[in-house]
Amino acid sequence: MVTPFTDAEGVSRATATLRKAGLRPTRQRIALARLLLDGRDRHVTAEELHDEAQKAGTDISLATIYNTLNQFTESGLLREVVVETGRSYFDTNTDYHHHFFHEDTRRLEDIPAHEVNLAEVPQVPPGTEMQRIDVIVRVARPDRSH
Amino acid sequence: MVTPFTDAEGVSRATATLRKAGLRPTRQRIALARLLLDGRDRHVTAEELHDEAQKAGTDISLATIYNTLNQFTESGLLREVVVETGRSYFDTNTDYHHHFFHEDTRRLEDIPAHEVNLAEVPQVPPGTEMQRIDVIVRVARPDRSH
DNA sequence: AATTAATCTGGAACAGTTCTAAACTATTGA
DNA sequence: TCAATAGTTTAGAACTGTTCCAGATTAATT
Repeated sequence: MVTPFTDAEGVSRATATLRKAGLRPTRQRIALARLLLDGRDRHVTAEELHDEAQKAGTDISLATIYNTLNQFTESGLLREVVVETGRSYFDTNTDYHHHFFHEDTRRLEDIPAHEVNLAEVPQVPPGTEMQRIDVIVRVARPDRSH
Repeated sequence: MVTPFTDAEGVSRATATLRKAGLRPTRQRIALARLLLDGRDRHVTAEELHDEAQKAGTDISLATIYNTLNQFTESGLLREVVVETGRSYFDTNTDYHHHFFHEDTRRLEDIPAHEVNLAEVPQVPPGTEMQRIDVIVRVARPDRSH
């Protein structure tokens, strides 16, 4: 599935991305960058990414998965989304956008940018500045238990 | 500070509230209802409430604090707000409204209802129904580190 | 008052995440 | 090309917030 050509290309692209972000391109970071930063919009947890790396044949410790997700987030390659306590989601789409959260399946889904508009953005409390706005629309399969 | 009169009144009001919610009015639940459900809009964590109960002279185990917060939430007396992984906040205001989250102090603050308007609510994914919408405006003291 | 069912409790267990200190590796520059 | 060094990775321990458990307690019912 991965041809030598795309392989080499993937590696050098990942390497360039990491360098640009000020991160030393190590074997582990390259592998994770290639899994995550390939243009697809995804939402992963640390555990999921760990499994995925495993299946892709790359042994990376869970500690490194966490370190890397945090570093990628700090350098703006990923964005963290908080929807549940006790579990972090990382979003490969760093543009301004919002989310559906499927409460029954615990999946995140992007809301197309134009589908949410805040008519008025509130004035922030004195002495503070806005960091960002998160809109989470919680959805679930209809409850048929009545 | 707590007069016998308001005391008795507080207890009977809490008892009524609990009965209405289908919860047996125990010593612990009455104490917590009186602390939380007095009309003030507050955002508490389990630990904070535990300390507060302690200071009010009521010994309640942490397990019971958690049980009670969850039961109050299930029966609609409280609402849970998720803003950080690894820590749950409970909001005594169960009306539809949104929040500022002060990232530096980790405090929640209500946004006056009329200050946020969603111009368009997105169409939910097929097969799902909306549970609720959360808008979190993350704010912080301006960063003067440059 | 006795019975029963719900509740409370301390402590163990648990999940997700971060920390630690030793081993390893990319980079630098002689 | 190779050593020096600074950054990175790792397994496992530690940590945090929360839930679970089984026995003791308490509210409701008779």
